Amino acid sequence: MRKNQSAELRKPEILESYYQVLIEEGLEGASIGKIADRLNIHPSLIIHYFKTKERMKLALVDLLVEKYNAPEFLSLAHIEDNEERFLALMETLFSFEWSRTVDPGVHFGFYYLSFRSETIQARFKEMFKALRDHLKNQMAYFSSKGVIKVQDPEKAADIIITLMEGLEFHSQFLSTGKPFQVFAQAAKETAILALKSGQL
Amino acid sequence: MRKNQSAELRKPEILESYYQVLIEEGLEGASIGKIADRLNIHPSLIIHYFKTKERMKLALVDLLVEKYNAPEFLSLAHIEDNEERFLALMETLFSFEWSRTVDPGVHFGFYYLSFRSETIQARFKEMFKALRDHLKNQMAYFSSKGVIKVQDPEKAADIIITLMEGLEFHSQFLSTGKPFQVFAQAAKETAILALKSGQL
DNA sequence: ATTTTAATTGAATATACAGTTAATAATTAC
DNA sequence: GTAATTATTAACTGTATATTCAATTAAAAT
Repeated sequence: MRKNQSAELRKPEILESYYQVLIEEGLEGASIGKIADRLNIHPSLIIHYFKTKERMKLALVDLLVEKYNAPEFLSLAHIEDNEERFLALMETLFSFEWSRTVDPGVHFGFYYLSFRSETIQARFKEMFKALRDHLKNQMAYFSSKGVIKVQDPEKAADIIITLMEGLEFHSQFLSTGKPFQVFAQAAKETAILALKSGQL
Repeated sequence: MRKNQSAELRKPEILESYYQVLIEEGLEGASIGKIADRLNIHPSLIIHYFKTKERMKLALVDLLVEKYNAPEFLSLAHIEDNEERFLALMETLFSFEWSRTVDPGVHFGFYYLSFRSETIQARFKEMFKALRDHLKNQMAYFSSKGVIKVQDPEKAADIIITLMEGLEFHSQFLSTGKPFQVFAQAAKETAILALKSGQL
């Protein structure tokens, strides 16, 4: 009836509701109806804004990718000492906060969808590429300063991300009550070891 | 009409069909109807055997877990030299064949479901526990023989699995056309480095 | 003040889906 | 050879789903 919100407000509102329903009910449970209920709006309104559910899904992926890619976490320029800054970077990459930028269940769900949706897969590949490129540069720099020893900065970046994502996996399937940090520490140390070993 | 198959034959047949449909159409697309079509049987027959779709899902998880846990891959007892056997084990764990025991898309799908199904999560936790325990024993042994140097065999096993699963992830989101083996090699070498470093 | 645009709802549609119940035919057990 | 069992289908139900279309109301533009 009323017209009290604008598209620029409604669309993110809907995506946020979608995200919340996804956390609670998963991909199977996240129907347009439920997303609408949570906002006390009519389901048609969601279609009005996004045309199809598929497009809304992509919009949410984009939003989450953006969230993940915004590296406010990674601005460590204030730390002058190279060794210290390197360690701070590693600390951040294997931190709980970083790993929970986006709900892991939701992230995992979209990763899963990427197996059958080229569009979604492309989004995530881009996202990881951005992270990889950033780490690649950092590793090249730290190596040039003698903090670490790598010949192939890309491979080094890949190993870091592999350990990061493996850690995510570990916390879902191998954790035995111990806090996240315990094993995160081991993963981080392995990364540092590899970076300093000269093997990469 | 006819009664030409027995339960012991039909049930695995149905699960195999479910698995194939999952590969092609994903969790959302794997309806009882499609699974039945592929076998030219009536959908009701599937319900007759499994009562509910949920139970059929669990039965498939069990089957895949079994498949993954059957370690015919890991029987390396014929290799006498410890160092050689250790390297062969590492080679196997990071091999393409091992990583494709079960279709990665399907595996990922069930991993995803485990975020909202305690039953499924329990199955996978058990599965990884079995692998971890096996690796733990192996690492303790190899360490006692001086092939590697670890004080905490469990942590060592965890790092191996973390790198293995991270590799899976890498091949889905970070690979750039290069064959699986290229980066698998780097992951494997990192694992060996960590195991021999004395850090774990 | 009037027209145009956009937010919002209501009702309706078509479809796909899991599951039920009853019937039929073949196999097994006795 | 008859009875019990079980594999199989047929017909059906109920529900949840995304999406459409038309109507209404408020705001923006003129």
